Amino acid sequence: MDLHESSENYLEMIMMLREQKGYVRSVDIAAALSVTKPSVSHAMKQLRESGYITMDDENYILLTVSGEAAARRIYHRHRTLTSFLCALGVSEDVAREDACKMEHDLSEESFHAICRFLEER
Amino acid sequence: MDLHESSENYLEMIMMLREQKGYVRSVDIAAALSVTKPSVSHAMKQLRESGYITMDDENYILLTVSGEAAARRIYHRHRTLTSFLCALGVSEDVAREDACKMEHDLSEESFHAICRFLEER
DNA sequence: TACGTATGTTAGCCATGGCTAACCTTCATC
DNA sequence: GATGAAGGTTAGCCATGGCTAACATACGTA
Repeated sequence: MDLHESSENYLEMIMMLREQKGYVRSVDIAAALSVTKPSVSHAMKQLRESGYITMDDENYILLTVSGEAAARRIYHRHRTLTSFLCALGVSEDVAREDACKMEHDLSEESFHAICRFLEER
Repeated sequence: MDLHESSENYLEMIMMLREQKGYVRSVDIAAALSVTKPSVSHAMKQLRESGYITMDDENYILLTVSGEAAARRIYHRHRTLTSFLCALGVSEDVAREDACKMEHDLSEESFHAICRFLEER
């Protein structure tokens, strides 16, 4: 039941699109992540079967309680790591890209150390 | 010709083992990385065909010039990122583990920002 | 009504990078 | 000389996560 990197990315993007547009469809995810419709379709099927999302009659994508929790965790890491890199002098765009790669692997311990650094600075 | 994460890990480990033991065989890599002999054998074949390593008559593994450069780059990143996390208060073991994941993805820009932070601190 | 566009799905392919099973070679020891 | 251990390889399987091709469905418009 543990989430792989790509699943975490999809959940995060669902949350980001919900904030931006108020709703989320597969085609929006495909555009935002630069992947094809079948890739999204397949990923959504997995997330549905694992209980992280549901899709209503009109194929709008909704996060379940566990999906919401997982998405929030990754999104929080994403924003924190972006701020952190910016604080070190990295440009916004690069900081966002690198945060997107680090957010999945970093241990709780290192992530908390980075949070502390940001607070104390 | 660009290196994937696992290839970078193998090259890095070859350099680490050379430092530790003075020589490198496939079986040592397997033990150090906790993978099976066939996995190493397959990876070494790829690295050989891509010109990053050679193997002598007795199957000792040697880095070529390009292999040496790639290994040095990743190993340098590994040590720098480990120091960096330790400087933030992360324990040695966790710092090493996390450095091992970050070392492949991080952009040059972010890596340099981290180097600057370590120097100026 | 027929057609085109937007959205989603299924089927099937590919690369990466693990794994086990089986085999080969070399070498030391009984 | 037979046996077994150590090291390496090949063949073939699996999961992850992309891709294209083809199809289904809905909906608006000529």
